[in-house]
Amino acid sequence: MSEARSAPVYGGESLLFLTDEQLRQGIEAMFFAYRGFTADPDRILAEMAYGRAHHRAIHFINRAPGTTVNNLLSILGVTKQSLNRVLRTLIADGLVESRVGTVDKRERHLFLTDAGRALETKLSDAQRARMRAAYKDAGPEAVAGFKQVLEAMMDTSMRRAYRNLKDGPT
Amino acid sequence: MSEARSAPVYGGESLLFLTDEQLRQGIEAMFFAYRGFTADPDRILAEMAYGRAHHRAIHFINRAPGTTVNNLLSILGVTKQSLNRVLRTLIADGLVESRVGTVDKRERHLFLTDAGRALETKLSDAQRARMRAAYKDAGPEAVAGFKQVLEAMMDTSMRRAYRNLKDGPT
DNA sequence: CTTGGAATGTCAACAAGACTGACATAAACT
DNA sequence: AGTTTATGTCAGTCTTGTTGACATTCCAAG
Repeated sequence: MSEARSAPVYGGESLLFLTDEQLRQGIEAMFFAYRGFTADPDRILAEMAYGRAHHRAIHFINRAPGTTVNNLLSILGVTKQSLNRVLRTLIADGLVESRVGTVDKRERHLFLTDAGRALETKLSDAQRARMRAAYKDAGPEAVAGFKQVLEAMMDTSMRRAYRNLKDGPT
Repeated sequence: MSEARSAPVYGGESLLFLTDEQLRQGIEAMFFAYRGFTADPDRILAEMAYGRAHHRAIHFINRAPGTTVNNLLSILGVTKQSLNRVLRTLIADGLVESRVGTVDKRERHLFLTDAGRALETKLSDAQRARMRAAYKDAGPEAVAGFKQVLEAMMDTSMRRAYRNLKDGPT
């Protein structure tokens, strides 16, 4: 389990970056950074009785307009009942529109209204501002490494979802 | 707000990595990766009627044995009522010990019991295993960039807490 | 064509864990 | 002596996750 706990072995390159100490630093960095990552949108959402779940739904509906509830479900990784509650309030508040599918009437296709898009922009502007500052601070090479490690950390199914969003479905 | 949305300006180096598209990828990467990051401990915790909140408390008590409630509070960023509920169950279950301070008797110093340490090891072994795989996959330079960006993403107060844990309080 | 199962989505009820507010106690500081 | 600090507790609310039950629609096997 903890082969890296003992003295690291030197081969072609140093394995010092795999020590438990280095791993623990990464774990704590993820914890603290995620707090910062969500802080700005959270502040905006709190003013309007919404939560992080609403933000996530809005984000991914904006990314893939017309997506179905089921599709969104697999991306967000929550139960359909949980998502449904969030969607219900967003629809009631006129931020999201739900259209019955034309080919399969069981499906609902989701779209942001103008108001929904406005909120999305407000939230993602705040989140991007922090991200941009962090990117700028760290530089392009660090950013490349950042994404590489994050991608390696994902579950396989999530990595697929991530790449689909990134490159578009093949 | 979105100066990077228009065509990037080339100076000494490319600013392509600051486009909104690149930022959005980073945002989504954080989202999906954090899910993976917590997935393994979450599975273990679910078996024993504990949650992520218990994990966080156990982690930081292990990192800084003898820490006070107030100290833990500022690291975790939750209210004392919320933390107290978690600590109460951990103490009742014999995973955490709370000792009245010797110099300042108002303070409670928190320690893991043997059972607490055992659970901590189990949880962090699971989390480290995934982290190690990701590190190995991405390589040492990517890991350096990963940490750099995460650190830049933190709130100032959290960055201080993170560095204190990393290097020890100066 | 009908019927039964699968897929999709909705409603209701409950639990965890966050929050605020109010209050109690003990110890330390001024 | 009076104020501040550290901690704990009770009560109530909110978000967001869960499971269970159910309605609608589609599709395919009989």
